Amino acid sequence: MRKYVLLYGLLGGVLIAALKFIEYRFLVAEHSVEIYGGIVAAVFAGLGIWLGRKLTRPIQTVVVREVLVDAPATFVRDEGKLEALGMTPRELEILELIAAGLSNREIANRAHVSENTVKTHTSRVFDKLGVRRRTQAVQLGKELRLIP
Amino acid sequence: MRKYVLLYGLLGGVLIAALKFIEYRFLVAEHSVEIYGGIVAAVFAGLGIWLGRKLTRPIQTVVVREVLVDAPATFVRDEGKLEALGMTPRELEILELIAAGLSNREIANRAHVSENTVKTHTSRVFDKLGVRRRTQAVQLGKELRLIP
DNA sequence: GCCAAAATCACCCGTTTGGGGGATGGTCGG
DNA sequence: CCGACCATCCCCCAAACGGGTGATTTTGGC
Repeated sequence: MRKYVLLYGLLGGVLIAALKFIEYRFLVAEHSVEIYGGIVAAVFAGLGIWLGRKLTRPIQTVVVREVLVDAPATFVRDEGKLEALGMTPRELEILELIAAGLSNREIANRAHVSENTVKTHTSRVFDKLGVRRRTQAVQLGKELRLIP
Repeated sequence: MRKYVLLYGLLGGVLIAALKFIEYRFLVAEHSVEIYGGIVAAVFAGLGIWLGRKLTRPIQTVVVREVLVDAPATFVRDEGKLEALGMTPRELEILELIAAGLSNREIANRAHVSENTVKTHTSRVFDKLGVRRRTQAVQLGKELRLIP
């Protein structure tokens, strides 16, 4: 900021000096004051424009362009629906294993329970989800955000 | 910043008024040209500054903001994998219906073919996917982006 | 027009799944 | 302590599913 002001003054001085020491005498003859004033006016108007642009920081309009970015597929279980359906932890666990494509036998092995137990759980899950097949259960479970 | 410009103009006006209305004509008599030039310079500089501000078109800064958006469910089928697996259109269709939780009978009705045909298709799908159960087929199908 | 791939259908047989029922033990809150 | 809830297990039976094999018809490309 300060340097612009100094520059401004300097240029003004130079201009005045130039006017004084060069063609001053010829021009001054007839319309000296008008011409002098005109030149000064023009030069300082230009300077002012320049200064005005320099001194004022540009008016900045911030245009926010929103770019849609795929969310990192963050799975959050809908505990509310779980509650509403009365789904127990064990049942949810079995539903997940069903969704993983395991058979009742495989689920039994993995969960360290008997196949009959798994069948009981799956039956309850189907009841609570209101479905009749495991593929339906998986589909609905994902829709309801019970399982990823 | 704007208030400085206004102050500037105001002071200029006050100065001119002071020069005009008080008895400084004596001084003016001697250094008339310089003072006239100075006044003109000041006024036009002010004008220039004002003009400069007006002329400066607002700069638009584009701020790109990334907004996380729930996955827009943009499903694009992996045709490459379909090709690689030798999956036929009909088989893919049946896989989709399986994923929808339909039984073979329901699929048969919807696709207007016999249940046996559906079974044949599902068998082939299972072969090509290397799975043995429909839940596995659904799971793998989604993983491989064959179905939504 | 022929060939290959795809789609269609059928039958048999074994496995898996799903729908009933019933039973026992554990935990927790009123 | 009792009842509600959960988890566990059992049996039976029917339906659905999956594997194997074979066959016919459609369809698309050369």
